Amino acid sequence: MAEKLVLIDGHSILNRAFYGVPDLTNAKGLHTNAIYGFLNMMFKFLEEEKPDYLAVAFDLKAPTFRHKMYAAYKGTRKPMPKELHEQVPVMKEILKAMDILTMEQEGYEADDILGTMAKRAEKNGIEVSLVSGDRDLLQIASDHIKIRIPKTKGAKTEVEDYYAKDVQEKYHVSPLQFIELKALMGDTADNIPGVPKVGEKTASSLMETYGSIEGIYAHLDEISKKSIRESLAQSRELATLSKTLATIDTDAPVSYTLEQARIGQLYTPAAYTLFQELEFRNMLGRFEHAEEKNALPECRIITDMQEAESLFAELAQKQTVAFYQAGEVGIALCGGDENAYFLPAQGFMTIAYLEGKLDGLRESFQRDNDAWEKDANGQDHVRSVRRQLVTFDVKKQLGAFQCLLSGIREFFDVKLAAYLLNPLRSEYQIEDIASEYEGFVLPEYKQLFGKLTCQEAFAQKEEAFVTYFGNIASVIYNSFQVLTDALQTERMMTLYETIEMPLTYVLYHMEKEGVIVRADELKAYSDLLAEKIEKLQQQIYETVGEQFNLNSPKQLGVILFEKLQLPGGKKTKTGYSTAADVLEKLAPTYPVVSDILEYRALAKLKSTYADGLVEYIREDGRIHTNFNQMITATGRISSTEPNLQNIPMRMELGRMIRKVFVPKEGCVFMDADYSQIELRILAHMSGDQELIAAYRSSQDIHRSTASKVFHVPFEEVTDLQRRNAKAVNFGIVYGISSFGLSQDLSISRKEAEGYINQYFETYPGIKHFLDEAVAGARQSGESRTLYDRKRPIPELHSSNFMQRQFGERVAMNAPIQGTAADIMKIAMIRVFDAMQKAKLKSRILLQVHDELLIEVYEDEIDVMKQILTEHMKGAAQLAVELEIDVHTGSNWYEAK
DNA sequence: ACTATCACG
DNA sequence: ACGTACGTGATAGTC
Repeated sequence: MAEKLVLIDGHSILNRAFYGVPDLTNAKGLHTNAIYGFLNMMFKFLEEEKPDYLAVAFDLKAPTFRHKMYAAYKGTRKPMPKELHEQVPVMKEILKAMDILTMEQEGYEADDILGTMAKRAEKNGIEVSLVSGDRDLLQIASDHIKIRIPKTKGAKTEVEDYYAKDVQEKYHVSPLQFIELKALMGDTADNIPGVPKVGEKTASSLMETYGSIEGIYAHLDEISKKSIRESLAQSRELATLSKTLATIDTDAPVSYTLEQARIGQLYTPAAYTLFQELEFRNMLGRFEHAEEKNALPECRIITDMQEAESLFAELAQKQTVAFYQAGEVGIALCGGDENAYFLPAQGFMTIAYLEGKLDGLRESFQRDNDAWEKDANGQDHVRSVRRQLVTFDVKKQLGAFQCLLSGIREFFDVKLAAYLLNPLRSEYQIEDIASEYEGFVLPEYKQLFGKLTCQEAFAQKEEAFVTYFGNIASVIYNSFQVLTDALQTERMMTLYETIEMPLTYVLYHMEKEGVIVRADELKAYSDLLAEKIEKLQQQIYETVGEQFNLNSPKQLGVILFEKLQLPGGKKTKTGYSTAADVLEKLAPTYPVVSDILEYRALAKLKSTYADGLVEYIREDGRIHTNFNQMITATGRISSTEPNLQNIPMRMELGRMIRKVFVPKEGCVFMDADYSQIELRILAHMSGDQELIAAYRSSQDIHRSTASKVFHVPFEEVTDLQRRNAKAVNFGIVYGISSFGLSQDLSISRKEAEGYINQYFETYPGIKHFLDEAVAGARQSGESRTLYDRKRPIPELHSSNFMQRQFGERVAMNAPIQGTAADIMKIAMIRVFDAMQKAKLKSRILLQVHDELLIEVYEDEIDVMKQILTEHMKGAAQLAVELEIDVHTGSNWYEAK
C-alpha cells in the first residue's frame, strides 16, 4: 500500500479552532482553546489516516511577497487577537516536543510550502491529505492529493474532502481553473481584490463558459450583462494581479524533505509535560498506552445465567467496577481494560436478579472498605485501596436501582466529578467525558439509534446496542482513575466525598417525596387572574385606541414610543426596551403604563405559576421537581420542571400562590432560612473587624452599615438611609460597581461612587478582601470557596474590557455565593442524617438556596426545630454566628 | 433557536 | 468611548 502524508495548514487550523472551541485557559491564565482544538483535529486525522508522514506549515510573521503586492494596493490583514497570538509559539513548542516537522520559510507562505510538499510527495507515489480551513488549497487537489476542510458544526467537527473530481463536481471547474475562479470573485479574507461586481455566481458561470480568464477576455464582447462587461474591461489588470495573488507556488525552493516529516515518537516525555501544563488532562491518556489506545475493549453480551454468576464472582475480585443501566433493557458492566459486558434483563435474568447481584457486589465492597477504614484510622492512603462501584449520574440510576440507596461511600459518580472539576460546562454527557478525559470518541446514541427507545434499539440492532453500552461502561471505568487523580491534585476530593456525593442522596429523597399542590385552588387563582387580566387588557386597548398583542415587547414598544410618542425610547439591539425599570419611570406620568405593568405582573403569575404548575401535579397530588446538582458555576443547586425556587414572594398578590403548597394530613410546614448568610460569610472571609463586631453585637446590620457610612447615630438612621445601605451590602456581594448601584437606587453614578467609597472606608478589611479575591483569581485563573470548590474565570484575561470587568465581579461574588451554597449543602446532609437517626417520619421537601422547607408531623415539631437549629447553625464555624429563622404554618405562605 | 422579560435567592 | 450589578429557569414572541 502506498505511504501516506498528512499536511496541516497551521495558522488556518489554529484560527478555525480558536473561533470554534469555547474559551479555555490554564492555571497561569494562558489561553489554550486554539491549541486544544488543533490537537483534537490532528489526533482525529492521525487516527483516521494512520499516516507515515506528518508536517505542519506556518506563515512567517513578516508579510510575504504576495501579500506585499496587495498590501500596497489596499491595507493589510486584521491582526489576530492577542488570545490567539499567544497560543502560536506554544503550539509550535508542542509540535517540536512531539517531533512533528514544522515548516516555515522566509518569502513563502504556508500555502506555497504545502503545495510544493504535496506535489513532491505525489510524484513519489505518496497519498497526500492536506488539512486546511482555507478553500485556496483546492487548486492543489488531484487524484492523489485530498484537500480536507474541517467545519465546526456546533460541538462536532465535520470534514469536507476534495479530490480533483470533487472540486469539479462542486464548483464545475478543475482545480487549476479554481485559481481563476477565485481571482475573479476575490476573497477579502485572503486579500485578493477580484473583479468588482463579479461574485460567486457570475464568476463560476463565466468560467464554465470560457474556461479561463484569458478566454473571457478573448470573448469579452459576447458577455451580455453590460455592467459586468464594463467592469471586466476596466479591471483587466486587477484580474491578472488577482490571479497572481491566488496562485499557489507548487515548485518553491522549499528546504524541507519528506524524510524529515516521518512520524516518530509522538508521545514523548517532553510533550507529556507540556500537556500537563496546558491542563489537557483528557489527552494525557494517549501517553500511557499509545499503541493500544485506539481500540476500546471488546463488548460481550451475557444471556446465560451461569455465565452471569461467574462474571459477578469475577467482578467481586476487582477493586473497581463500572456499571451503567440501559433503560429497562439491562445493565452494562466493566471491571477492567480487557472486557466490557452487557447483561440484558430477560428470561430468568430479571431486573430484580441483576439488581440483587449488583447489591451483592456493593455489600462485599462495603465490608472491605469498612475493614480498611478501621485499619487505617482515618489516614489518607485509604482512598487508594477503597473499592468502588463507578457509574454515571447516580441520582438518575437510583431511580431504577433502589437497592443502591443503602450504600453511599461505595459509589463514585464520574459525571459529578466532571462537574466539580469544571463547573462552567453547559452539559456533561458521557461522550464529552470520554473525549475530554479519555481521548475516546464515542458515537452518540442519537447517531446510532436515532429516536428509538432502548427496547426498540436492543431489539433491532442488538450488536450495536451492546457495543454502545459496553463502551459506556468501559469509559466510566477508565475515566474513574483520571477523575479521582484530578480531584486529588485539585484538592477537591473532600468536597466531593463529604459534600457533593452525600448530597446526591438527599436530593434524590427530596425529589421522590415531592410537595402537595392543591390543583383546585390553583384553578380558582387562575380564574381570578383571568378576570383581572381581561379588564386591564380592555382598559389598555381603549386608552391606546388600538388592539395589539400586549405580550409582544416589539409591538408594545412601537405603541408606546412611536404611536404615543412617550419619551425615552431605544435601548436594545432589536428595538425599544419595555422592561419594567424603563416603564416604571414612565408610570407616574402615564397611567396606561402602570396598567401595562400590572398586566405584565398578572400575566406572568397566570402563565408561569397558576397555569404552569398544574401541569406538573402528578397522580399523587404532588409536584416532584428536579434538583439539579451539576448546573451552576458557583455550586448552588437549581430546580427545574418546574422551578420551585422562584415561587413569588416579594409582592403580596404573587405570594398568595404559596397558599396552594400544603403539607399532608397530620403535618405542618416548617420553613427555616439563614439570615444574611452571604454577608456573614463576607465578614468571616474578609476578617473585617468592624463588620464582625457589628454582627457580634447582633445589631440590625443594614442599619448599622447606614449609621457608619452616613455618619449618623444608630437610632437616627432614616428608612431611606437603611434602604440605601442595604443596597450597598447587596452590591458588595455581587461584585460592586458604581453603575450597578446607581441603577438599583436610581441615583447618579457619582453618588453611588460616594457611597461605595464611604463603605470601603468604614470596612477596610472588605476592600482588602475584594481586591485580593480579584488579584488571586487573576493569578490562578480561578476562585475558590472555603471548601475548595473552584470556579474558573477565563474572562479575567480577556482582551475585551467588558469581559474583564465581568471577570472581576465574578471573582468577588463566586467565593461568597459558593461558600453559602457549600454551607447549605452541609446543613442539608446533617439535617437529613439527624432525621434518619431519630427515625423521624418528617421529610425535607424543598431547598431555596438559603431556605429549607420541611413537612413535619405534629408530634415531631419540637425535635425537628431542634435538629434544624443545631445543624443549620452548626454547619460551619465562622467568625460570626450563623443565624436562622424558623417558622411553621399550614401552608408555605404561612410558614415563611 | 434566539431574545426579552420577569420570578426567586 | 464603551455599557455592566451575582446566580438561576419558564414563558411568549419572533426569526
